[in-house]
Amino acid sequence: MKEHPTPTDAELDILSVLWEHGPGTVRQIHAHLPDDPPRGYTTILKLLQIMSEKGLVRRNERERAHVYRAAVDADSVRGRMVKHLLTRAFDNSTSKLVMQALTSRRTSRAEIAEIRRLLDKMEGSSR
Amino acid sequence: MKEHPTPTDAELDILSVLWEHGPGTVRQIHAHLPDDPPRGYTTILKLLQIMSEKGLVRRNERERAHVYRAAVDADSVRGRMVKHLLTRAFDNSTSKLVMQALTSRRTSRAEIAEIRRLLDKMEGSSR
DNA sequence: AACTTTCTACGAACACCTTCGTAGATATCC
DNA sequence: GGATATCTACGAAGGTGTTCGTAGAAAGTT
Repeated sequence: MKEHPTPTDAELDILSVLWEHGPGTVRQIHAHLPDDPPRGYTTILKLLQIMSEKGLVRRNERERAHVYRAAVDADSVRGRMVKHLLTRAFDNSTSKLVMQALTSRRTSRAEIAEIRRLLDKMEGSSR
Repeated sequence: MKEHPTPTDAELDILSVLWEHGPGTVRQIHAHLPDDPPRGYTTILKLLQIMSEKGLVRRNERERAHVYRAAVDADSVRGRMVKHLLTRAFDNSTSKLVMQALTSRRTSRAEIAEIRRLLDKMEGSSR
């Protein structure tokens, strides 16, 4: 699970379903997608075919209704997306991005504490 | 500086120049853009025209060579991009995003300290 | 067996982004 | 003044992403 392109918007929607619900047929995946925006069955089929070629999903053709599963894990994709944003808009400064994230939306005390723990761990290990 | 679409990749390149160097003509902006990828003069002109329509930049037509300036500020755009990433890939969890950002790329001690200060300030004010 | 449903494959349409060539206006230079 | 340079406007092309209709194969129904 390493070399793969960054998924597009529609592709990410599908991956999210696979990450949450595990492998499934086109019909199952289509059913789990949000109703908004409405998307036809064949739209999802087509997307999955494309994603297969890109290596974002793999499929098992044993059954008539092929079963698709994610070929990339969520963290890897999220990491890529963060890195992309970092280079495109934050001059590769992690702290700038973190600041922006923390200030742009209310963060609960629990979340703050969680982040603090991570910072402690990072400083501890790099010491 | 509020309602505006998220800039595309090429548009963000141009905005970055405007944010860093201030207003300028097409020629000046074109000169400040990175050489890679190479982009023709009229490409930038066209982009600026489109960005004008979208409200991302404003232009002064006093001189023959129109002068463009950013109509959106960097923080606002960055905030939007972060929010977009947050909703698309992080289930609106700021802490998840922050974790991902902190672990996906080495963060210097100075940056960590800076983030810590921000956390202190946030907790202090929300207390 | 005929009909209906469910599936894949494929092509085409549409929208958006990016690129640049060309045309025509305006300024500058010799 | 005529050639050259610089500017804007515009159209069109090429790429990518997304959508869905249609066709044809396979399974299920009566």
